[in-house]
Amino acid sequence: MDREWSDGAVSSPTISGGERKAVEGAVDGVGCPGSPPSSSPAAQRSPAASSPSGRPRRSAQKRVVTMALADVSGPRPKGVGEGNTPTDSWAWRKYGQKPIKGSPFPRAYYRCSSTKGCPARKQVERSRTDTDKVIVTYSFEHNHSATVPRAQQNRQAAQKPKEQTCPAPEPADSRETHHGAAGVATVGSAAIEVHDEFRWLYDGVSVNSSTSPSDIDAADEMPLYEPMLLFGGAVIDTTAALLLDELGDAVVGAELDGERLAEEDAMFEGLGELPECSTVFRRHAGDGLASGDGRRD
DNA sequence: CGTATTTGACCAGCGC
DNA sequence: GCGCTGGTCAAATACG
Repeated sequence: MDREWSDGAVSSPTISGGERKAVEGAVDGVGCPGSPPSSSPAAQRSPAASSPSGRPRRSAQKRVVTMALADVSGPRPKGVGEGNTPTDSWAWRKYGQKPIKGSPFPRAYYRCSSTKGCPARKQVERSRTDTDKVIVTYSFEHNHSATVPRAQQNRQAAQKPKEQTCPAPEPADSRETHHGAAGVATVGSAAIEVHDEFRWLYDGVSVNSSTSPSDIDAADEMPLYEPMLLFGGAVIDTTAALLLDELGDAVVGAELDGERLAEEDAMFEGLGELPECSTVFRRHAGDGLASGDGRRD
């Protein structure tokens, strides 16, 4: 559990020692979708699982991005529940969701459905410390161009008209490309995709995507996001977080209405107490807060 | 009818 | 060596 973050290194301003084993194989190779951790005995049942990396599990390279929930906020398309379909340049398919020990919020797992075999994956989790923020962990790079999914994007748009209409067609990976990952992706901003996936985080929140998208769109030009988008894997340090916080805060105040807040509030109440340790992202520091058995159900 | 999402179970990795 | 948690897969259900 915490190991995740330990690896993700959201906390560590510098990936350096943050990623430990997870980064071991990722470190600067952050963008090496094709080079998964060699450690994959992967005796999984389906060969399909071996696609990304046989089974990267905790030893996969990850890039953690912290974003303001507001930025990622998006109207819920259908009432299927927490279903969310990230709509960035790539199509993301949710393949799982699990409650994380120590965190009141569940973590959603997404895979790139733009193209078959795309190892790109990402995890979306709401920050325990800052409920206004969401943590997106990207694993592996897309092995295809963002253009492909665009077609699918249309599909999604058609299916979920309510969706935010982020005009900004840039996938976060575009930055990832910087890592030299697959060297494919071209456009994209984590922010964009993010805000779709967080629908489940909001769960029942109606927000005007106007603001978020705008910010996100602007984010593209905003050096403000650059750090986190460029992040190599954990550079989303406090600085970025702070900026996001402010930004997100502003946005939140603008679009978040009482309903949403109330909902979130209720959610927290229902969940009980949150470890509330601002150290959550401080990897090791969070050791204690992990004690809570917030796991499964 | 097709696709996406949701939920549960299983497997593997890591820590103690 | 055992236990715990995270991650992924598979099946079922819902919606478009």
